[in-house]
Amino acid sequence: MDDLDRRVIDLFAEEPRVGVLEASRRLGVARGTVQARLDKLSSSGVITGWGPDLSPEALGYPVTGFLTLEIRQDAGDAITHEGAHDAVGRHLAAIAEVLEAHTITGSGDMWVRVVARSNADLQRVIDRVLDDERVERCSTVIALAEQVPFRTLPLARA
Amino acid sequence: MDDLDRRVIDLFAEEPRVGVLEASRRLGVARGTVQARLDKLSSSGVITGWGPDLSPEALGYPVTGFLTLEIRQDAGDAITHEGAHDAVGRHLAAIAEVLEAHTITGSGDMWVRVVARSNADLQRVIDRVLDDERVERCSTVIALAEQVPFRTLPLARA
DNA sequence: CGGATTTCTGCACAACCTGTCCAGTTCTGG
DNA sequence: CCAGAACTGGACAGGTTGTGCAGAAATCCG
Repeated sequence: MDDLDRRVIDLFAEEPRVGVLEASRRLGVARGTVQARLDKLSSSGVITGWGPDLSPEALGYPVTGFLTLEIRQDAGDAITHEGAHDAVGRHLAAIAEVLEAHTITGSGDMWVRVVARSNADLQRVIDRVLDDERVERCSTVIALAEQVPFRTLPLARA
Repeated sequence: MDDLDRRVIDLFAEEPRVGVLEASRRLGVARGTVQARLDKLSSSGVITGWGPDLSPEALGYPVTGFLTLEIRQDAGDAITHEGAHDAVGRHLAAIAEVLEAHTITGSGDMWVRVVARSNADLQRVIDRVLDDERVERCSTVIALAEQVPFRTLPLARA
C-alpha cells in the first residue's frame, strides 16, 4: 500500500466506470502498472470485489434493525465439536433478511443486522431469527437514520 | 424488479468482470436489453455503485468494535435548529475509523461501527469518538467473528 | 559500493467490447 | 383491441482489453 495504490483505489472508488487505460492516463503511469497494482490489491485481499452495491431500501426493505441475540452456551455439537455460534450462524445465513451477523464479546452474544419491509414485517423477521432452539433471547433496536453511510474509503486514504 | 432484473443482478454479483455483451449471451437476451435493465436499476437506486469493495482487515484494521453512544438531548443548535445527532454525525464522519453510524431507537442513542489496528488502538479510536461534548457516554462491544459476512444478494433474489 | 531483483515504461498486436443508432416485432396495460 | 413500451437483431466507428516483450529505472541487500 504505497501512495500509488491509494490513488488507484481512490480513483476507482470515485469513478468505477473508468477503464484501466483511462486510469493510467489520469494517474500518469503506464497501463501495465495500473493493471499490476489492481491485480496485487485483489490477490492481497485489499479489494474483495467489484460487485454492484444494492440498496435494501430500493429493494423494498426500508426498515433496518439491529438485534442482539443471547445464545445457549451449552448448545454446541458434542460430536462435531461445532460451536453453537456456528450453528446459529448457519441458521441466520438461511434468512435473506439477515444482512450480517457477528459474534461479540459478552457471554453468549451475537449481533445481527436485519432489514424488513415495514415495522410490522420486522416482527416476522425477528420471529424467524428466534426460530432456533439455541437462540434464547433477542433484544431489538431500530435504526432511525443513517448519520454516516457505510464507507471504507477514508481508511484506504489514511 | 422482475425475474430478468434478478438474473441480471445475480450474474453481475457473481461475476462482476463479465461485460454487457457476455451477460446478454448468458441471459439469452439482446445486449440492449441488458444495458437498459442496468440503466434502470441504477437510476431507480437499486444499484448504488460499482466501486471496489475494500477489506478493513487487509488494510491493517483487523479489530471491529460496535459502539453505542448516548447523546445529550439538549445539545441541538438553537439557531440552525440542527439536531445534536447531525452535529455528532459530522464529528464522526471526520474520523476515518468510523465506518458507519446510525441513530437508533432509545432516548438519545447512536450506533457506531469502528475499526482499529489492535485492541489497544481501539482505545484511541474510542477516545476520538468521545472527543465531542455532545457525546455523553459510550458502551463498547468487540466483534469476535463474522458469522454472516455482509451481503444483500439474498434480498435481491427473494 | 555494486550486482541482483523487482518494477515500470512504451510499444505492438489481435480480438473484443462499448456506445449509439435503427427498423421491425413482440408484450402489456388499460 | 389499441397504443405505448419493451425487446430483438443488426450495423458502425472507436476505444479498450489481454498479452507479451525489451530496455530503462528504482530498490534491495550484502
